Amino acid sequence: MLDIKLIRESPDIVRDDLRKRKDEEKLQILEDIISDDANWRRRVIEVDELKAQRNKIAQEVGQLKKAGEDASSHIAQMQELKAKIESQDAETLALKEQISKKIMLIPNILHESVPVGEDDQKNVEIKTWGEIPEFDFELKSHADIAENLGLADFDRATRVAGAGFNYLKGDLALLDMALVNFAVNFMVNKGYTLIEPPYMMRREPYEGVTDLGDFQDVMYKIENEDLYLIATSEHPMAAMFMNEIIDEDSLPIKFVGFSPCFRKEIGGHGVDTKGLFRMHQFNKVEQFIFCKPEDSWKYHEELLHNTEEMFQALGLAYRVVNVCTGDIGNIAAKKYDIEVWFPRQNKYGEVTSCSNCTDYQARRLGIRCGKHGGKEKQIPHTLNNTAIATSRAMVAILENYQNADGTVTVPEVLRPLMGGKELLE
RNA sequence: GCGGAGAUAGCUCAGCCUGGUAGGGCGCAGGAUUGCUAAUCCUGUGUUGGUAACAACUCGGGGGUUCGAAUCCCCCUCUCCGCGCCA
Repeated sequence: MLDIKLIRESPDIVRDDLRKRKDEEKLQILEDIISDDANWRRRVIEVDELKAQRNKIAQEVGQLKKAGEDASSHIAQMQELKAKIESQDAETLALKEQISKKIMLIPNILHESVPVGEDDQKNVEIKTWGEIPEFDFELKSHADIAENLGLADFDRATRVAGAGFNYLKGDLALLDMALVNFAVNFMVNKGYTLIEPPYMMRREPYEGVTDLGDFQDVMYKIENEDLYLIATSEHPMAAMFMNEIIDEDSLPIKFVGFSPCFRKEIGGHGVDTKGLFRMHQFNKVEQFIFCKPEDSWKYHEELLHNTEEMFQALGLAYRVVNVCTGDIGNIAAKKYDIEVWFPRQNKYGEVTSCSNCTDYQARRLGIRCGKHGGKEKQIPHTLNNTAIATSRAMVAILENYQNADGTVTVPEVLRPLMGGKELLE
């Protein structure tokens, strides 16, 4: 959520940003907010005036009664005022609610380095790492490799839970856990605190951390409960300090969260629908930072660097893209995706996503920071980046490390975490 | 699930019985005074609107009673303690 004061005092900053996004609809919403807000402020002044009168009369009644005098004319006046206040108050409140709803729809202000473009085709490659592997045999898809080795059972999972779920078996389940342990150990060694968050959240904190459209398209709702399954551990980590003031001496707070992630993934189907690439449930290790506003761009690079190191250790070729205006979404001010090389699709594909949300998430959540007991408060910045989402990392490993005989070599760094196993066979 | 106790500003606690301007302490900020790692005193301390004066709002949330509700009544949420159940 943007600061209403920014919209009030510097509407052109917001307008220019929405023009960069080429978002006519949101531009119109912005103009509505500006006029609604002016309107609201006018009405607040009026109704406050009436309330001041009411409060004054109520006090006089008290004094009259204390003195044993008649207060009936005051009381009659009061009744009249009360009715007026009630109707005007209702209007003002409705207007305020409208503004709040609309302001949630206005996206974060973009960093100046975000490239302009309509969709992910216009993301800008800023770095590549590693050699793209070459193969002298016909490549199999990761789903075929896994099924042929008896390490995944998509068909039975579909029968039991529907498409988008799977049974990982044996060594592949072991690989999944090895990836989790690898990422967790790596991040803990960097000084990040491991968090196992709740896997469900209430609506109110959830509204603070995500795009409202996600309630429709992404999140699973628990029936008859005010609870949603988390789509990523980013969400419960971000909401952890909702409505709190964080002591600025404790910043930065660096977390590494681990959880399964649950997503409806409505409409998201492409090549290789079958398999692990796009699942309703997958495991993910996630990095999260709360920091002082002036430090967030430094930590944005740190988070990216952490993930790069992990993919380098796994020996997977990747590139980093600076995500463009059409693909960045509402919350982040800037976002890097790491895309790993997927040999069978013969292209890079997204495996991690590194966002600086600046104060946008924290403002919605009512998180502030300041000196302990002090008066001056700021809104901290929040950042997140995937460490490893195991489903996509497994796709990359199965396809990049596949051998002609259908076996898969285990990346060296994972072997100690799999009892020394060198080959999936 | 049952019973009890709670939720008041960054923290902590009073006020509730008996309705009439939201208080103390700690912390923090500013100031005064004395001058030496400090003490003492004064002022301020949440949100919103307003250039400001000032005003409105705020006692977990929502209703109700009342001229007037932190206070009385009803509903809900959450926390703590005990009991029950339980991996």
